[in-house]
Amino acid sequence: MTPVLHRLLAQALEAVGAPPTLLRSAAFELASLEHADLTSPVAFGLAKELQGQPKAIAERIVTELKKRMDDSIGVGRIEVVGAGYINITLKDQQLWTMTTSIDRPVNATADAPTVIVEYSSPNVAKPLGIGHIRSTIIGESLARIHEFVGSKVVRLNHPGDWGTQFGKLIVMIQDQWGGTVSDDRTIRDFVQIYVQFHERAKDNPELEIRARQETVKLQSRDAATINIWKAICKKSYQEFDRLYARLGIHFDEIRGESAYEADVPSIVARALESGVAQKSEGAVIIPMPGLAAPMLIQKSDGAYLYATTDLAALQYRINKYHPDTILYVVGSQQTLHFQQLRAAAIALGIANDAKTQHIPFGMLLGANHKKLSTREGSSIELESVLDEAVEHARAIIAARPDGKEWNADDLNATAQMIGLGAVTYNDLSQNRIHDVVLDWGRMLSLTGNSAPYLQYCVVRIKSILAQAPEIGSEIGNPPPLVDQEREILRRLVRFPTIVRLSAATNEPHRIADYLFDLACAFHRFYEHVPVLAATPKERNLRCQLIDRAAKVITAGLHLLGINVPERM
RNA sequence: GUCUCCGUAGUUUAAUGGAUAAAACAGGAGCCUUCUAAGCUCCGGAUCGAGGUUCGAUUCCUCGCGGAGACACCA
Repeated sequence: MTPVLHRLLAQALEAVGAPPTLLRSAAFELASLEHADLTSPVAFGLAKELQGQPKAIAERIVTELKKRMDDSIGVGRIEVVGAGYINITLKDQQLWTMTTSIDRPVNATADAPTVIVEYSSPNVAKPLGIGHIRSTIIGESLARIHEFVGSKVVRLNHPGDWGTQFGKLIVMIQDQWGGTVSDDRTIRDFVQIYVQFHERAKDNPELEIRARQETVKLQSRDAATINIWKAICKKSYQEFDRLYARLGIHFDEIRGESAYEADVPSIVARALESGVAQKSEGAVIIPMPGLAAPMLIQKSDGAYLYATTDLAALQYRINKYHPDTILYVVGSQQTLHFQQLRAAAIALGIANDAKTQHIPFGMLLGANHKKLSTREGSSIELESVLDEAVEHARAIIAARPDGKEWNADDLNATAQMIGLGAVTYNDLSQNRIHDVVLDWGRMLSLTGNSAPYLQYCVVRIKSILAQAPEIGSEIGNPPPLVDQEREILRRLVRFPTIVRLSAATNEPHRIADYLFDLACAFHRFYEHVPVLAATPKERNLRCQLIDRAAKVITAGLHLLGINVPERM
C-alpha cells in the first residue's frame, strides 16, 4: 500500500504548489509508535517555500489527500498533529492483511546485487579469541540481513595463514616436537610454543635468525617446511570449524592469505609500471595524498605485506564473483588501511569507488577498559566464553520448577541456544561502532533486553498454539481489535522496513531493538488478553495473531544468528 | 604532534534533522486456584562545555574538554 500512498502524497503536494524536486522524494515514514503508523513532516520544509504556517500547509495537503483516497486504501485516519505532522493511522483490516506472511524474505532475482561479506578472518595457530567474536557475529548477521532483502550474498573468510610467525612456530616444532605435528596437538599447544619461543629468544638470539630462515624456506616452498605449515593450518581449521558449526556459520569460501602469494608480484610490478607506485627508502609505496601515510606494498627486503595481499584478494574476488559491494567486517583500528585499499584499488583500476566498504566496529575491552592482548595472556578464548554462557543457561534451566523433567539431550540443546543467543545478542544489540567492555554479568544476562527474553516470547506462543490445534481458518475481516492486539500488529507491519534500514546502514542492532519492542508488546498482550479461554472467534484471531508474531521474532532472531528452542 | 572514531540517567545502551529524549540493569513496592513469573504493573534519575546553521539539533558545522584508535617496512 505504501507505493500508492506515496503517489497520492506526490499528487497532493503538486496540488498545493510544492516544487517538483519535492514530489519525487515524497514519502511517508514510520511514525513514532506513540503517535501514529505513518507520518510525513513534509509541511515543515514546505512552509518556507510557500511562505505559510506548517500547520496550515499540512491541512491543505491533507484535504488534497482525502479527495484522492477511498475506503479501499486502508487508511483509517489521516490528520494534522502538533506543529504540522501529517499522521496516518491504518485500519485494523489493513494491518491484518499486511501482516500475512510478513516474516518472509525477499527472493533474490536474477538481477539482484551480489554482496560479498568478508568476516571472522582468524589467525591460524591462534585460538579464535574473544576479539574475533565481533567480526564473526556481526559479519554473519550482515550476511543474513542482506540475503533477507534479496541480495546474493557470498560469505568469505580470509584467515591469516602466512607470515613471519610461522618461522618461529616451525623452529619450535623442530626443537620440541621432532619436526612433526601429531594429531592430538591443539591450538593451545601452538600458542604455548609461540610464547616459549619469545622467552627463549631473549637469551638465544640465534633463534630469531633460524626463524627468519624458516620463513624464507616456507616462502620458497621447501617441502619439509611446507608440510609442517600445512599441519599447523589443518589443526587450526579443525578447531575453527567446530566453533563455526556451533554458531551456525558456513562460509562459501575460506581462502587464506597464502593463496594470494603468487598473484602479489604482478600487482606490485603493474603498480610500478603504471606509475601508481614508486620506490621510496628501498621499499615500494603507493602515495596517498590526503591520508596520513602512503600504502606500503613491498618491504625494502623484498617481502610483501598485508596490504599487497588484500589488493590481490580484491582482484581475485572481483574476477570470480563480480560483486556489487564488498563488505569488510574488520575492527575500526584498520580504518586507515581500508581507506588506502580503496584508493589503491581505484588507482590500479581493480575496483571502482563504490565497491569496497569497510564495516568498522569497536574493540572489545577488558574490565579495566584496556585492550585484551594475547601476549599478556589476558586474552579469552571464544570457546570458553560460549561454554560459560551455556553452563550458566543450563544451571538456570535446571533450577526452574520443571527443571527435573528435562532429558539430557533437550537440556543440552536448549542451553546451547539460550547461552549462545545471550552472548550473540549482547553484541548485536549495541551499535557496532562503540567499544564493548567485557561484562560477564551483562553478557550472560537472561532477563530484560536479552536474547532469552525474545526466545521466551516465542516459547510462550508455541505453548499456547500447541494447546489450540484446531485453529487455522482464514479471517477475512477481523473483529474490532483490543489495544494489545493492535499494538502487536502495528509493530509487525514494520518488520520489512526495519530490515531494509538495517541492511542499508549495515547495523544489526536496529533489528535487535525492534524485536525487543515487539516482544514487549507481546508480553503485555499475554498478561492481559486471554487466548485459549476467549470466545471461538477471538481465539481464532488471537492464535493467528500470535503465530505471526512468533514467526517475525523467529525470523528476526535468525537474522541475528540466534535460534529459538521449543521450550525453556 | 597530525588524523579518525566515540562522549546520553548510578551502569550498559536506543533515538532516517522532527513530536513529552526511549529502554534494560541496579534499587523500592505490588502481581502466580486463569495460556510457562526467563514475565507483568507502578516509583525517581540524563544529552561533556561554548558558539553556529535550521521552523526544529542527541543528530550537522566550528572551537574546547575527556576517552579510544591509527599514523610506511606486523597482520
